[in-house]
Amino acid sequence: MARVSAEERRRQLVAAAFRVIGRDGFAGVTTRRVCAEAGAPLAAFHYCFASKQELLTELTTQTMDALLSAQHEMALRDTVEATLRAELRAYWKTVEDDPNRESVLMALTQHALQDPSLDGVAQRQYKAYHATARAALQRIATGFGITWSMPVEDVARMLVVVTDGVTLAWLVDRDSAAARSALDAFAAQLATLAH
Amino acid sequence: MARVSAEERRRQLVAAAFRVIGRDGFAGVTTRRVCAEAGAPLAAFHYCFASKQELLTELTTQTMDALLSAQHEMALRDTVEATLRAELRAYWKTVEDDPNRESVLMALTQHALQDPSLDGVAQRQYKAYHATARAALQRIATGFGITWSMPVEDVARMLVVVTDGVTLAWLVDRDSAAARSALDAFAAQLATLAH
DNA sequence: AAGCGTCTGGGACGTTTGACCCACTACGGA
DNA sequence: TCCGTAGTGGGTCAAACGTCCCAGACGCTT
Repeated sequence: MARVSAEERRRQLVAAAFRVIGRDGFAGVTTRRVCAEAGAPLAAFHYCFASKQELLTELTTQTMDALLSAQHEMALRDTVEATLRAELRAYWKTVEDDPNRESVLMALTQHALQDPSLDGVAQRQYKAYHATARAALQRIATGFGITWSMPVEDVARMLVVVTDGVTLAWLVDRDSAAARSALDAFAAQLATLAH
Repeated sequence: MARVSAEERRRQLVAAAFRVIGRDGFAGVTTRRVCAEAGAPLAAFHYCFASKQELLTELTTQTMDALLSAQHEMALRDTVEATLRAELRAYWKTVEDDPNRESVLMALTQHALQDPSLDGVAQRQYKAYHATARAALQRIATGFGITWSMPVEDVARMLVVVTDGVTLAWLVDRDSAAARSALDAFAAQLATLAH
């Protein structure tokens, strides 16, 4: 078997765990299965990670970092509505590009809510979501010289609610057309909050 | 220990499993823990259920039946917006009355998406959600003599997206005030779809 | 009061899990 | 070319798991 650096092994194991979660769910993540998926010897696991928990934590932070660094430059369109719609469609593109990631993220949130050793992870995750949404809304406000008719935190929460809700529904019924039209409709609705 | 009929034991074990899921998550459901929670001897488990899977299936169907039979009578208010707001607030009351149930329902959905032996369960769950929302919207339409500016299925989906999204966010940050104001805001927004 | 089917109590089984250990080997810097 | 470190291989461990078993205790019927 090829010898691989510990750092590279960590990456391989995290990537393998990600795939396992997508396939078998969070409960299916065992040290043996992850190692098999990664093509790594079982001993590599506790050589690279102090515990399974550490792998899970690393996976969470990596996934969230990837999520946040995937922030694209938001282009202002002709109108607030067009910009919001473009924003939501851009989000949706990331979902369709890698449906598995959302599946894992949802499982991650669910699991973080239940596992005391991951306490605060889900909270940080949503704080990041809200902060991202707030930043986007503020850029829209200054770009178009408008103000939101509600506190920007509240509009941000609505934005997150919409993306989350649409994603969750889609994970169940996989109706992409319905998801897209729902996002467009919400874009039009939220745009009416701009004055 | 009190002697209990097998039928009553089944009920006790299902109820106990429900509590365990709320506390420890789906992965925390073990035969021993459920029996301990129910105050039942371990032997009662396989005396009442052929397998753990049978308990899980029974729990799922029972929970969904309870959900659907809990449909309340919708009262029409002065305006479409007031009615929608009252509807959403009524939903929210059920969440705050028993936060654990939503926690379990969310875990159930998540688990049903991953466990092949529960295939179709999540889909049925969401079909029921959408049907309920559609029925409510149609009653509003006839009651106020209005039509929705989008297909009622699409508005129904938006309604489900909103309740789901708000609930999910609340399960994470437990910010009841934010949840309520988001629901009110969405009620106002969705009311603008009535013509 | 006797008999019988229902339920309990405690133990036991084989498997899987996370974690650990240590002799061994490959690789890269001296 | 040698040597020390980094990584491997295979095995072991205790705990927890689902499932099963069976002697015995209970309570209803007759």
